[in-house]
Amino acid sequence: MDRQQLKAVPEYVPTKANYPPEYNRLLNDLPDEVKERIFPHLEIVSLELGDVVCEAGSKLRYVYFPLDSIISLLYVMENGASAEIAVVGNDGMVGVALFMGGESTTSRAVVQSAGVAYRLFGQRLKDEFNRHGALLHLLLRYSQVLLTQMAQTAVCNRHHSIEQQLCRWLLLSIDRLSDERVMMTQELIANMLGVRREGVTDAAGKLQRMGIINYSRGNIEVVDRKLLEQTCCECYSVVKQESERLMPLKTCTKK
Amino acid sequence: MDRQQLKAVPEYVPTKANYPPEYNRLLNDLPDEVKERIFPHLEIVSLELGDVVCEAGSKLRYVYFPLDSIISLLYVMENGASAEIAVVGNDGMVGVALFMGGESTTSRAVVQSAGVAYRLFGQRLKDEFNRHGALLHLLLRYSQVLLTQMAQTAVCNRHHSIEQQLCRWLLLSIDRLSDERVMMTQELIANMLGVRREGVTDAAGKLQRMGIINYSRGNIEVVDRKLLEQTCCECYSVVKQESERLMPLKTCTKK
DNA sequence: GTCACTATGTGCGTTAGCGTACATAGCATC
DNA sequence: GATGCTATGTACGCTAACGCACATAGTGAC
Repeated sequence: MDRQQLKAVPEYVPTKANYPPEYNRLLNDLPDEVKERIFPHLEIVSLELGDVVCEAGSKLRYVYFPLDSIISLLYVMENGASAEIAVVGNDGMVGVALFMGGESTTSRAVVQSAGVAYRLFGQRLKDEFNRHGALLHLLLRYSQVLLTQMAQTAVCNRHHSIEQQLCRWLLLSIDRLSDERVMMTQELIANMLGVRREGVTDAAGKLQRMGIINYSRGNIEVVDRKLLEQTCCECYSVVKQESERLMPLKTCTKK
Repeated sequence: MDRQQLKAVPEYVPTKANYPPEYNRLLNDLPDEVKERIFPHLEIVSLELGDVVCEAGSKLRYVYFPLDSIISLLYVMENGASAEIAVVGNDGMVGVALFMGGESTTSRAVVQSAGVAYRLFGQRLKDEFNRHGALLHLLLRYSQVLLTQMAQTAVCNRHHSIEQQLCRWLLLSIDRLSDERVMMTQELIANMLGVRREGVTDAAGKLQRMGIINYSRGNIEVVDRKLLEQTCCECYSVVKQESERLMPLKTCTKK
């Protein structure tokens, strides 16, 4: 797609020092012993908007742990139409199919928001998983979060308006970003939601008039998050609560 | 719901003799050693249409392995509207949340087609799972099948017509039944699909005029399966192929 | 056979979202 | 400051599905 537009200046190279792996929830929640085995093999990568981290049906070489990047799991139909199935940010991991045994998925993993992620060679993850320790249990719980998110996406697609779904999408996004600003054109949002671009324009216009967001040319800022949540369907909070139940914040987690 | 209508004569009590556990794919695929540990604790149960095997949010006591019954995973919204998330027949199990660590799900498990199933006390399953042997790998693969099915449901809900979705639903059902006959009113199908009953009437009428199905008062017979598959969207075959990839039939499986 | 009930058929008007086409407006380049 | 590109706005007809209201037709109970 249009991935080059953001490549821009190679500002500065992210390092484990300024982007500690623990900024990812899963990596953070691992016991020290596991961290010691895994962290040396983590490779930091800069993901650009539109990068395809893994193509549908192709074998996963790496698993990805986003930090400030967001990766969408997208299903692309035979006729080219698409729909977002789930979103992965610093709360999760791309590549659960690896330890589930499938090695690949029917969905594509696309970078929805540029940023930094750690990646780990697939076999390393499997090795650690096969120790049947903390990582296994953590990833299983995360899998259930993913399952819940997908289920709710199905429900939302069935019953809710574009406006409500846009609200959900915005909330999912800003939850995974450091600020309230989403860099994304309406065209791309439409691709994610699997609707027309004009539909997104309408819905976004309405949210803007309601004073919930401000946007201009691919830059959406949420100005009234509370109102955004009220305008959203229940799907957002259902998934959020279930996620918190399944993966409660560690008490002394680093902010 | 209207579960009593089928209770009828308690014909004859199903036994492990006339309903061998191996008729369930997952149970069948276990190595003998595991079977020996698990099978003695399997309890055969007759499930009636509408039985709620597990309520959303409540702790799973048992996991269920359907034989000729079908169980739907259904999400029920705050306003009462619902949508089917996935279907489980003799190809699977209800209760993956148990070993994933969540103990409960946001969706309800409802019997969509009356029949026999085996159930296993949750702790027994967890104990065997925690041996980290064949069962673990089998269930993980099955979880990915479930994940795929949910993802495809989301896509289908977004992009396909009621008619196409009805086709998918019928195919999913007869694949899990011994004959080509589905006992289900249009009203209940509408609940599963999350659409109006009239919408199902329209679609079913069209399929009938096309010579694909015959139906009368809660009894749908598929007479031209090939045409049904052609009329269906890609969603059915995508999931089917992926299931077969993830869980290939054992070579010497009993028919 | 009558009755009551449930399942299905049908016919409105309404709406959300689609497909298409085109108009504007912001932004970068030269 | 003209040009060209991309993002957004808007309008129009169309269709699928909705909500509602009611008509018909099987089916079992008596």
